Amino acid sequence: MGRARISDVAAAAGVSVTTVSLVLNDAESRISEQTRIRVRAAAEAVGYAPSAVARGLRTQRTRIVGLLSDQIATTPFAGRMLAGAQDAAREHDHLLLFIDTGGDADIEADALRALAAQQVDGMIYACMWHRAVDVPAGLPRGSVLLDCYPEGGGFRSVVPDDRVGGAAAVRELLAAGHRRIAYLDTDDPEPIASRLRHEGYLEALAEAGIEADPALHVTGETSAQGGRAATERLLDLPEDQRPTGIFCFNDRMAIGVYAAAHHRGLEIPRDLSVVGYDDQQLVAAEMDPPLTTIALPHYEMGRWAMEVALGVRAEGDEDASHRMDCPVIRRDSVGPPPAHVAKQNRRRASHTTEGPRSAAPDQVPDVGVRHQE
Amino acid sequence: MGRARISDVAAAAGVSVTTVSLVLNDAESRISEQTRIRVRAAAEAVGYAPSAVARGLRTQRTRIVGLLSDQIATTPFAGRMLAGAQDAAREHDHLLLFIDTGGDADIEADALRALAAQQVDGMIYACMWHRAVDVPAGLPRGSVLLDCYPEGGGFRSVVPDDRVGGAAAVRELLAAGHRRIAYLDTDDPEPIASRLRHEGYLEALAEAGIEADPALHVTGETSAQGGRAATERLLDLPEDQRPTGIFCFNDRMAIGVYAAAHHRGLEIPRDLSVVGYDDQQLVAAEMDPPLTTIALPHYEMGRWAMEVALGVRAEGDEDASHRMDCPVIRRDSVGPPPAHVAKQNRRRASHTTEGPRSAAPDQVPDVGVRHQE
DNA sequence: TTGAAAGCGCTAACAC
DNA sequence: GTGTTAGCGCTTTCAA
Repeated sequence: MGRARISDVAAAAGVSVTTVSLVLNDAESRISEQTRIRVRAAAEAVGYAPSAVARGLRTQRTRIVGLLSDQIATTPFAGRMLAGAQDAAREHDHLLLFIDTGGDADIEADALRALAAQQVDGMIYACMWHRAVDVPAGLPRGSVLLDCYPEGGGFRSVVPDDRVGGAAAVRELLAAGHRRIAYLDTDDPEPIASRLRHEGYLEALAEAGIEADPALHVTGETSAQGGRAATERLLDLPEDQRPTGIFCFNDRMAIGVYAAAHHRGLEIPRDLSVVGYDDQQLVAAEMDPPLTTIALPHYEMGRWAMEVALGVRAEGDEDASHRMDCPVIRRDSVGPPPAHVAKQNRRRASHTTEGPRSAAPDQVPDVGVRHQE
Repeated sequence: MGRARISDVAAAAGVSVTTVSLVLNDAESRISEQTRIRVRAAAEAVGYAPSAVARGLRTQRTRIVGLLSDQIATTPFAGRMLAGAQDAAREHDHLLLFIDTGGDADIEADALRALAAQQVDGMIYACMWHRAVDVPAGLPRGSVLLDCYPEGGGFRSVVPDDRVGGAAAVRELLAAGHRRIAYLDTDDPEPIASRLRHEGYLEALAEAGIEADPALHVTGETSAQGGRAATERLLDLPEDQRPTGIFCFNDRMAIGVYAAAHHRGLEIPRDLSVVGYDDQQLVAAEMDPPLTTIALPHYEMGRWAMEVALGVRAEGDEDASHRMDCPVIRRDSVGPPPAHVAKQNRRRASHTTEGPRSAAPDQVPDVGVRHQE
């Protein structure tokens, strides 16, 4: 039957296309109610749906925003960013044109051209993980960066507040009474997140009046294996220098901490407390015991980026990164330090002896068996 | 400065817009080489990029395909589908309009309308996991279904070949010498995948002349906990009925198998072999030992769907689902059954002291430490 | 309160 | 070989 055009509706309603347009766009109220009803009925009858293409050409606004990503699509976190951006777009009647460039500069340039050709109303440049980027030439001004920030400034951007997140992780351990807290860091020099979380770690320690022990800052490959190896080194330390709590760069490394601990017959959190980072779905909650960790606000960052791109969220400062909270997800991998350690530390720690673990208001119901013993 | 239009290029080159259009679209070769060069230079000079909107209106082809998904974006597998679809689209100069409906029927209907209004050249309807769907009214004919198939037929679709995948998993165990093989199934009745993998399991056993023991088909919640609980039941079986190999509905449940095994002091794969399903990224490879599993061909399915939607892959039959191979990912969780079991099925004996690993041709270099002990 | 008509930027049939 | 021109389907100014 072919698409119905506005002229078909006009003919069916016995009015002009102007009237149809006015009615259907709810513009000016100058059209009589009677006519409006007739027009709407006609539109319904002929199954009319306005062509976004024609409208886009006429108005020079497409109600489409482009989302460019460097292999965002292949990480388990990407989905949440996309979902956040997508939801915000939908709420404001916009569509999302998604292009993953796989990090290839040529593809990226082509994608930028294609998006410009589509006359998108806005553009989001997203990264897989928090980092500084050299914004590609051709990224229209007014674009917003997601999970990365522009090396030279000039664009609005949103990133997780890794420093505060790192501090929160460490405070979680401090609150449980730990004094000797290690930071199990990635050995990859690139992630800005690594540096920021470390800053947070130092900050939280300082706040608690604890001097950071360089021996407790260890690094390893960003994987379970890497986490395990680094943990071995930590556990090889003389007993009085050994950490009672470990803050890990991410959940994968925390998996390695669990492994190393079990290997030595240590139980979590009885003998060792651990806090991860990322709240990796289908992983952190399934560990045994479920891992206390810091969540990356991917969904919220996606929303933020879209809202700013759409202009529905005022964000005056073009040059500052918006830092977004990383919430603590309390599960069961943090408890008080072992009693003998607490004593040995001359009871400087002021933890309660009351509960087996720190206050965990939003703790998930726990059947007590998880994937490790 | 505003966008350059085709007339600007024409003026700059001193030719008509027709000529510009012809040259830039590489249409007919009737334009002289000299003119072509002049036009291209002019286009370059004024920074001309044709408006896809205007072109779309004129040609009634947008070179955009819509991808509608039910919360595809929030699973760790979704990214690979998206990446496959996206890559195929890019290779054929198409863009991808992505909408995640979160499974909400109203949003879905709106999305369908929006995509139609955009005059997309094709549409893909994607699911998070392999299932049968009631295709929403309004899904244009010619659309293709991804990771699901239409309840009533009428659309092309691509799904993983879970039956063959299940059989492959079991054959992996059979090849290592196992005879008593359990299927650790999900207790969720919906997934068609569960049924198909079970069929594959039965098929592989039959092929090997083994009669399936109903006691070895156990179910549990689709999680590490569920896998662990179900495994306990399996290990509680009298020794001569106990499985030496377990095929799991998915990797998460396999995590539970590891946990239950360790709880009883069993070592994988020395005392128990296990095969998972999904090849969940950042999980399967990080287990200790790394998990042998069956991969879901998400990327390939995404590509296939896009290629069919674009018509670059002929797929005559509108009513048959295309089943796509699920490759075996060999890692280290499969070995021969314990010697005493192989020799004699009813012998209470201590484990072999050596515990040789199975031949694992493409085994990853293994430092021997993973996240469990 | 309604309608006529001028484009938005492009492609392509047709004319030269 | 190259140019003129008529739309694609819509919004919106201006006139009635």
